[in-house]
Amino acid sequence: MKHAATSEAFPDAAHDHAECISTALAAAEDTCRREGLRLTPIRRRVLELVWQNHRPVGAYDLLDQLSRDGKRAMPPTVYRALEFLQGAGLVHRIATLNAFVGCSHPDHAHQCQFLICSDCRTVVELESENIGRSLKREAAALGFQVREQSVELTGLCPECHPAH
Amino acid sequence: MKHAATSEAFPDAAHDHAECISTALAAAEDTCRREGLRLTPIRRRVLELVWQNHRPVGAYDLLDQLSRDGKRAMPPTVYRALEFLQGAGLVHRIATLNAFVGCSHPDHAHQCQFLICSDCRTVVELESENIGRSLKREAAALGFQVREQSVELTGLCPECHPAH
DNA sequence: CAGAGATTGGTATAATATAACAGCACGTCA
DNA sequence: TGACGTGCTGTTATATTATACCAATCTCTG
Repeated sequence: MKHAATSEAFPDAAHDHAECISTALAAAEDTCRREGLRLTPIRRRVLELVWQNHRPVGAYDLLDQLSRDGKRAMPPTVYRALEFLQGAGLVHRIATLNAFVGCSHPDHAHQCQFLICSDCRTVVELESENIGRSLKREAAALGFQVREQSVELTGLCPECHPAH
Repeated sequence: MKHAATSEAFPDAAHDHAECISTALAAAEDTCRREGLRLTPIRRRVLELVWQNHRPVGAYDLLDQLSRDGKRAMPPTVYRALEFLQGAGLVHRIATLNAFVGCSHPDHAHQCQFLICSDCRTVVELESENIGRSLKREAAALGFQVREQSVELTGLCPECHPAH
């Protein structure tokens, strides 16, 4: 049994992958149309693969998966696609894992924080204004002007920790 | 002219390097003696180099600097030393830079946050209980139990931003 | 259609990190 | 004393992640 609070943030293992992939892709199409960005076939495919994995996935894993489509892909292909997707706010890079995840809130610009389960590797994207503000405030107190934040919390998700 | 608040956190370019290195090394000796850890010559030397740079420094830069001592060092040598130093809380790894900095508060265990100037590459280590608590609280609200935090804020330090 | 700019393909290589095994130093315990 | 265990170092090799660079192609716009 799980709290109501967790059921939204941490996806059920049995949730409908196919649907969340197609939702993400549809959202991406929208975003790109709105912003005048080109979601080309490769970029779309990479985004699809990122969501298919539904956990942080390395560039070279994506590369392997891309290559299974038929034609062998090279590293720059996937890195370029990822760079575009990050720029468009459709994908985030997890620095502590050298890996990428689909953005859960692609519809608007935001600074976010990640909860990374070290057991099942699930990642949840938090979007706490509160944390963002605290960080900026503490930095500003030292005269530091924040441009980017990378906040990655590693630990155990509700499904994986002993209390469960 | 600079605020009082910044003078402690962000080291003056003209501050006495030699002293801050020797202070750090003395603190490291203490810590290791207290914890029963062995600060061997290599480990001590790597720590010294980290402090000499006094900004985040890559493992391969350290390797080059080590090699200038006479005998050519190999990657595992420096990575092992860094691993030890991290374990001992004497050095932190900056995930967004794949680089290492000396820990400013090696005398006690702590979770910390980094302010990274994208212009001059200076890094300041914040140790905000406040932020640590907020992060844990927000995570706990989703049933997530935090074990490690990586908080890295990139932006402009007081010396480098336009307002200065 | 011509030209500019964006996108892709491909080669090569850079930069970061670890696996695996051999040898040595040092303490300890029979 | 000496045999063993443990931890540290040396060394080779390789894995993993990421980018520089140039050529070819596509797409949009005027």
